[in-house]
Amino acid sequence: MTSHLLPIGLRQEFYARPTLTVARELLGARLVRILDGVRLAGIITEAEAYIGEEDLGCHAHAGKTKRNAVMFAPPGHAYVYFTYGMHWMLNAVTEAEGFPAAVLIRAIWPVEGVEIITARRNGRDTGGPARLTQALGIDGALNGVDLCDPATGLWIEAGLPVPAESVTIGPRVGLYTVPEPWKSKPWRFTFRMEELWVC
DNA sequence: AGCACGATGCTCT
DNA sequence: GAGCATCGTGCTT
Repeated sequence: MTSHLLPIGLRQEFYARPTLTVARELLGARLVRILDGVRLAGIITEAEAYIGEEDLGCHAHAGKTKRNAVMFAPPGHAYVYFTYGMHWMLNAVTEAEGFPAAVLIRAIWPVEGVEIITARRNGRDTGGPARLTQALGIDGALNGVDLCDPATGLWIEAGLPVPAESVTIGPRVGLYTVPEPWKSKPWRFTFRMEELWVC
């Protein structure tokens, strides 16, 4: 297969929209990672929106810092940060440049390079924001890369259509000390691959 | 199947 | 020095 026939990664315009829209539409999309020259991919099954300095659950709530600077970058860039002393988290930056917002990719269903992914995970699940980055070899070296440039080895492609009735919407995970109303904003989107297949 | 807890290091006050 | 947008283990029901 020649390269011009390969699926094209989602363009910057996809990300340059309201974060809730992007988060919802990333469900079913295909997260692609070229690792050691091998293509690995998974369908995104869970995503959360973090929206601006007003959102007290968002890293940008106290303004721009060294860590969150990429959230202020143009849409379509990867914000990858380190937490809990051992975990990397992958976000896709959204909205206009200068407005800090992003979608946290929280789970994937492996569809390409499944054997490699399974081996990298030691046979364990790939659902979970730190699990998928470990599965796909995503770490701080990818912070700030352009998801619309295939040369980075990390991008998102169009994938499966996920009907509205399959989507579950609820509060974001892990915001234990974040005050209301931000703690309970229904900005988490999920669906189950198993349910999609039954139809 | 669910809950408690320890691991482990970076970021910002 | 406190607090993490978490995970895996081990123990209890």
